[in-house]
Amino acid sequence: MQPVEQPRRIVIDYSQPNIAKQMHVGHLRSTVIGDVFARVLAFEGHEVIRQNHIGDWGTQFGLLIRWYRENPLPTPETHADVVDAIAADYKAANERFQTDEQFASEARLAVGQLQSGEPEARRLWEQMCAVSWQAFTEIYEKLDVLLQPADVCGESFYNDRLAPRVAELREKLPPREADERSTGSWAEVRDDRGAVCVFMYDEKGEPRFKNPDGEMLPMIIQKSDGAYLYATTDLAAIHYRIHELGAKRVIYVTDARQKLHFEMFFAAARAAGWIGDDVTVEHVTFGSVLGTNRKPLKTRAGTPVKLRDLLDEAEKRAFALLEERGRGAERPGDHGEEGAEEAFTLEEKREIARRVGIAAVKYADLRNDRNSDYVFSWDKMLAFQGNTAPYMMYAYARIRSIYRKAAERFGSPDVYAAGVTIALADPTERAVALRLARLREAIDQVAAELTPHTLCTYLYDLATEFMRFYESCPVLKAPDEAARLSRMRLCDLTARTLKLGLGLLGIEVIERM
RNA sequence: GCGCUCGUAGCUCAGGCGGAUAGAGCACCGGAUUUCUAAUCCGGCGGUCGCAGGUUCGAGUCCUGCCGGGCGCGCCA
Repeated sequence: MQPVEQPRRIVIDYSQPNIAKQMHVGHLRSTVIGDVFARVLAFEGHEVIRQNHIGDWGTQFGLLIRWYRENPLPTPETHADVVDAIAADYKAANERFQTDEQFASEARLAVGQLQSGEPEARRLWEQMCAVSWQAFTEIYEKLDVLLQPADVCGESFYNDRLAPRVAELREKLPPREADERSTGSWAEVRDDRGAVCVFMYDEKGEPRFKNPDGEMLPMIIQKSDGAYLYATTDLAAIHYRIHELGAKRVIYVTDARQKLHFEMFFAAARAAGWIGDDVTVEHVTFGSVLGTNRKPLKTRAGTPVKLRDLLDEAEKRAFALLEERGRGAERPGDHGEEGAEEAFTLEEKREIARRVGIAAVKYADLRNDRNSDYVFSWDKMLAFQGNTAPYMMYAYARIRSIYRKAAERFGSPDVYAAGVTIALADPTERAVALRLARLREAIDQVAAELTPHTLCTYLYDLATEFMRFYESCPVLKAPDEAARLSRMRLCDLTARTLKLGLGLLGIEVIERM
């Protein structure tokens, strides 16, 4: 496939876990969806820069640093789940913060020490980051996403870029007199109730954002105590990405609840002239993962579901399904002289379960319009019918099975002859061929509209149409050699399309299942 | 209150920048296996596309209003 004619440098901000906190299903969506964009846009020939904007900065670290000055920092040797241990310590530290005035003031002091680079504070912070990052890495590897340590560019990175940006905004967006307020939408920076605020107006000169009382809602970029907020960090980040990384397209993958925040800081950045005419910025939103009770997914205890536990269970359930089916396949009647394939070894079964389980979770997250909430259901995502990962992986595995048998029977190392003319005699053959021809269209749509589910739909349609073809047109026992070669070619193209398409969704196919 | 988002078959969802009889999966009923993996396939059942107006030759799709659900709205992220 040809790369796009005009490659752009594209920054994709996704995943964004928080140091000292567990990754949960909320991070799953951002990670899985953002990864698709990274793969699809890179495939189309763009220069993709992944940015993992991790939460590694802020007042909560003051608490933890103060705490670990007199308590041991959890390590992998002492705790099975280090992140859990730190989170528990945070809770304890927070309780003490509420009751112990001296502890509280020392915690506040520690925030400043961290920012100014005091060695001890810095060391404790780095250790917390290191163990948290290790936990994230394990999940990324399990999930098979592209994110690497080098993609991390968290909140702390922007620490010394915050003050300059606030100063720049003050300079570029000075308060206006009443008679200067006529032309177009505009913004101004001024202090309000002790905080530094950006006030934004629309084309009619009306406040662009309002609070519940109908009053103007500014965006606070520096608190009355002088501290900065996430709005400030996001402003610094967008400036960095456009002006230092040279991004022409910036894509943020976060949940839909942050939409107002994004509208505000995009508007402010635009007013300041930071987003040029040749640059597009997009906030890619997504809905929540719900439990069967239609409320955001939680454990029975009411805590968020840990991503690690969720992925472990996916593998476990996939393995159980494989075992279930494995018993059926070992029926005495299933022997067969040449056709029957060997049973799976335990190791193979584990590998299949791993891939199917993870694929099922990822695919379930991608298959629906990303803006809608979806109900998390093991039964549905692991089902072999319908728009699921196992169904499509099975379609692929069936084709590969044909390939192996063909190689066996016809003794050719390459049974897919490239130059073969494809004859579309049967309606099912025609349907498959027509669908194959629309691959580029499907990929382009994801690149343009950032909708992974449209690629899912395409692949599901292809798999469905292939299954029909498979049922009604014998390949190895085709009426003549020309038909056989034609059908082999159709199989090959379908397999390669499924592998490519699923690969762009971050899903690995398997040869047998 | 304002804003965003959603409302399509009993359930879960596609389709939505206008185009012909609105499509899948599940569930339910009935079929297909001496033949390439039945983890599959085929058939049947099932929808006034939330409601009401409007634009149009033509509206599930665009506009307005209303109803219902979810989310958000100054010093958290």
